[in-house]
Amino acid sequence: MTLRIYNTLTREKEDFHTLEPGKVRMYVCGPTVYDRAHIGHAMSALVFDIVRRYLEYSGYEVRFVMNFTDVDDKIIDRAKQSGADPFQLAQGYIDDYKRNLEALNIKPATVNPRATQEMAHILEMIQTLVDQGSAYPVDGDVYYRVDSDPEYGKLSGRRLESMNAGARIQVDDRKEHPMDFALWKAAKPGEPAWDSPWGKGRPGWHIECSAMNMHHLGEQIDIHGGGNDLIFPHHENEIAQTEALTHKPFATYWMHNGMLTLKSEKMSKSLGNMVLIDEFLAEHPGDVMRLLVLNGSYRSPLTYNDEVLAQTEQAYKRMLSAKKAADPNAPGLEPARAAALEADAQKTRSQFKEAMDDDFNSSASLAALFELVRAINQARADGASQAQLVPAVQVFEELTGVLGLQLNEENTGTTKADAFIDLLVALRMELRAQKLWALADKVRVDLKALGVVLEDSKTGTTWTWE
RNA sequence: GGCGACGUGGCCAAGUGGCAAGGCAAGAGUCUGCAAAACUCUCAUCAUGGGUUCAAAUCCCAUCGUCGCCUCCA
Repeated sequence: MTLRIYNTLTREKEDFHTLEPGKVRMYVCGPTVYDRAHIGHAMSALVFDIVRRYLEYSGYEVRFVMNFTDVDDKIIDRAKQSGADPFQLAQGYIDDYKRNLEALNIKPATVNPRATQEMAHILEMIQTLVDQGSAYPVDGDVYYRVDSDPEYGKLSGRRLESMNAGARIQVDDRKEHPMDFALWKAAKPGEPAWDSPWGKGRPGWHIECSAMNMHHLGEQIDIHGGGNDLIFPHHENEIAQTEALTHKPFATYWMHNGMLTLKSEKMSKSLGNMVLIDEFLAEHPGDVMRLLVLNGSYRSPLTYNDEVLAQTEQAYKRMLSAKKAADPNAPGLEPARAAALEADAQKTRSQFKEAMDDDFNSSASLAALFELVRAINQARADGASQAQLVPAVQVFEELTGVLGLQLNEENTGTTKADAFIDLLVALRMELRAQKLWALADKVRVDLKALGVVLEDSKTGTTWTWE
């Protein structure tokens, strides 16, 4: 079965074909770095990390570019307020963002270009657009001339006439058409500025992505991704600018993730209903955020609230249960039964691929994995030896790895408390041997209050940090 | 006003023409001194109203409702 991807441009799932055999050129719009990142950013980053990982698992070599917008009105405003240098401010948030991505186990991009480091490319593109009549300068600004583009609006399905009628845009008399957008903005005194043929200024928001694409990936790319709030105007404008220059289709597939919603509202900086990535990670493993994303469809809104979070925590613990070791004294399974477990694992792999090939249906792929969890736990409960579990567990780890899940037990690293906890557990064993149940239970309850969970079994007691 | 998405069990959520995945919660049971974990079993006719079809959650129409974009936004 071949991979199929839903393409915003055509509003259909299409078979995936790359421009160059075996190689994928992929660009995802990164953040404007004027503040710390919230879990809506995490969702987007996780979605495209999963796409990228699955493409790599499917045998593609992926060149993955994610930019940082590091010069923009908001950054400048923010810097003014705090008296900081805008470049240092942006750098600080870029460092924060990268740290967040790493904590979420998101693979680093092949390249992280930044608007301020691409100025020559940006200016060159604008100049060409002006020269060929696709853009015009006014008072130090340069605007893209939407009327020069008969296809303008093809991504978002908008028509210039209807948008013109909408009239919720502030009309700037200097613009030929209300929807003309800035490629270059003249600088006000004291703002960061670069020299240009039209005077000192800085690039508009959309042109930097076009320039970075062209520079790092070429005239045409396979996948362009981002949040669905970027479809219009950002991606629409990227297409307009780039295709005006190349006269070729820019990205073959446009992929857009849905918004994370809190109380049925989009989480965003302007609404102020944010949960920062750092805040989330202070309370939960990164895997929980990833599972939250995997549980739904990347194109739909993602429901976020305390209840869903608690459910995902539980689902996460269930995933971990598949990796528990067999009882060392287990009698072992009949060979036929052990073979059946391996067959289940192989079946899971094919179900997993089938699901992911269908526009990255992570929810269905998780369902297949949870069925494997049950099969493994069943086999263990029925007395499988560790050697008999291993083949199935390896498939489980392979596939959860493709999704970027780490599933590390919390207590992998040893702490100074370990020896003391071990001592208490050993003492409790003696209490139990003497049937001093009340005392044994008190040890368990009190340790639980300290975050240590004891589990008794026939062969002994294991403990984990909660 | 324009464009778009969506409405599936208590909650989250797949499925887009042929007996409704999966997770959480809940109930019953196995195991266990108890607990936890694990395992077993139980738990939906798919917003509403029409229509097409041998057959619809799945296609068409209408209604109601929710959300996103149209201004910066992942």
